[in-house]
Amino acid sequence: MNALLSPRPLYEEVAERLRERIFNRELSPGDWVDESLLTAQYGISRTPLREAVKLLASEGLITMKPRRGAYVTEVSEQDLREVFELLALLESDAAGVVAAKRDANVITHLEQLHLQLIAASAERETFFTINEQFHTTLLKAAGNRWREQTVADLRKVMKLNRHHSLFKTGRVEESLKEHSAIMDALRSGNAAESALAMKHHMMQGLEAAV
Amino acid sequence: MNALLSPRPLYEEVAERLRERIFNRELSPGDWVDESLLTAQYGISRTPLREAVKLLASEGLITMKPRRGAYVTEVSEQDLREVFELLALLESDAAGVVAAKRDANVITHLEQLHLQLIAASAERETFFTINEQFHTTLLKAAGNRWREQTVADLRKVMKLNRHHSLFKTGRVEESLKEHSAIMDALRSGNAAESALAMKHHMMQGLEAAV
DNA sequence: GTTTTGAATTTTGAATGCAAAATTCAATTT
DNA sequence: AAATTGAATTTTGCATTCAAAATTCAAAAC
Repeated sequence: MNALLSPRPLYEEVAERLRERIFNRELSPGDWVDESLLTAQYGISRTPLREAVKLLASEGLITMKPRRGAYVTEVSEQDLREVFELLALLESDAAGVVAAKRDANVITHLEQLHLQLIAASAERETFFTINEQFHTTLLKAAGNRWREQTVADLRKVMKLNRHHSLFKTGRVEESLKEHSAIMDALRSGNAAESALAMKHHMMQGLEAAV
Repeated sequence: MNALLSPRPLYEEVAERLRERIFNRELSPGDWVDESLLTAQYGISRTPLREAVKLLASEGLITMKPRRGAYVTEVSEQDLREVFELLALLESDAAGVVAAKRDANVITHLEQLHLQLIAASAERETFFTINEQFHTTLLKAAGNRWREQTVADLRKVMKLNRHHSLFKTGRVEESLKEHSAIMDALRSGNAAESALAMKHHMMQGLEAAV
C-alpha cells in the first residue's frame, strides 16, 4: 500500500556511501576498488557491495575491467569537455522551457535560491550546495524526468574532476554574474535568451575547469 | 596485454538475451521477471541473472520494486513524449555538429545508408535496422560518447513502446522524405538547417507513435 | 456471501562457498 | 644485474545456501 516507506535496499545505501567517498577523494580516480576491504569496513558481504559498484558503474563513477576489478573512473580533459557540452545542451534547453512556462512559483523559488547563493558566496561549501539546488530545481521545473536523470548522472561525472570550476579564484563571482543573467532572462520569460545565458554559464564553467 | 579478446562477463551476455526478449515482446511491459524460470532456462544461477536485470534497470527497460521483484517497464504516453523530446534535442544537435564538420567521409557513409534505406523501404525489418544504423552513425560522427550512450539508452526505451512509428501506414514513406531533407541539409553543411530537419523528423516520429 | 486471519509456500535479499583467472614474488637462468 | 619462470597467494565471477519478507490460499468469523 505504501511504497514510500519501503526500506531502501542495502546496495543503494552502500552506493551512496561509496559515492560520497569518491567525491571526497577518499577514493580517487584510478584507485582500485578493494572489495574485501570495503566489505570489512561496512560489515557486509560482497554481494550487495558488488551490486553497489555496478550501480556506480552505470552512473559513470566507476569503470569495470572484466576479471581485473573495478576502478574509480579517470575523467580525461576530452571527457570533461564532452560532459560539459552535453550539460550545456540539456540545461540550456531546460532553461528555455522554464522561461516559456512563465510559472511564477517556479521563478520565485529560483529567485530565492539565487539570493541564497549571493548570501553564501563567501562559503565555498554552502555555495556549492545551493548552486546544485538551483540547477536541480530548474531541471525539475522543466519537467522531463529522463533529462533530469541524465543531467544528474553527468553532473556526478563532472564532480569527479578535481579542477572543479568553483575552486578557481574569481570563479564564484563570475558564476554569480552569470546566474544573475540567467535569472533576468527567466524573469522576462524569454526562452531563447534564457537558454543562451545558461549555455554561456556552462561553457564558462568548462573553461574554468580545464 | 589484449583487452579486446577478454571474454564478456556472463551477466552482459544474459542482459543482451533479455533485452532481445523484451523487444520481441516475449517479455512485455508490466510482466514480472521470473528469476527462477529464467535461471532454469539459461542454466545459470541467480547471481548473474540479477546482475543482468540491474543492468537493464539502469537502461530503463526494467523497473525494480524493492522486495517485490523486477518488472518490464511500462512506458506511459507522457514518458514517450519526454523520451522523444530529449532524443529530438540530442540528435538534432548532433546533426548540427556533423553538418558543421563537413567531413566528406562521414557524409558519404550517411549517403550510402540513406540509399540502402530507400532500397529497403518495402521490408519493415531491414528498414528498421538500417534506420538505426543511420542514427547511430550520425551520433558517433558527432563525437561525444556521453551523448552516444544517452541516446542509445533512450532509444531502447523508445523501442519498448508497441505503437512504434514505423509500423504506422505511410510512416515509412514520410520518414524517408524527412531523411532526404536531413541529408540535403547535411550535404550543404548547414548546421542550423540540419538540426531543424532532424528535430522535425523526431517530432513526426513522436506524433506517429502516440 | 464477503471479509478476516494465519499457516504454508514462494520469492527476494544477503551471506557464504568454490573454481578459475590474475597477480605477486622468490628462485633460477641468462 | 636483468629477465624469465612458476609456485603461492589473492581476487574475481558465479553457484549455493540461508533468513526474512511477501504472497497465496484455505478455514473461520462476521
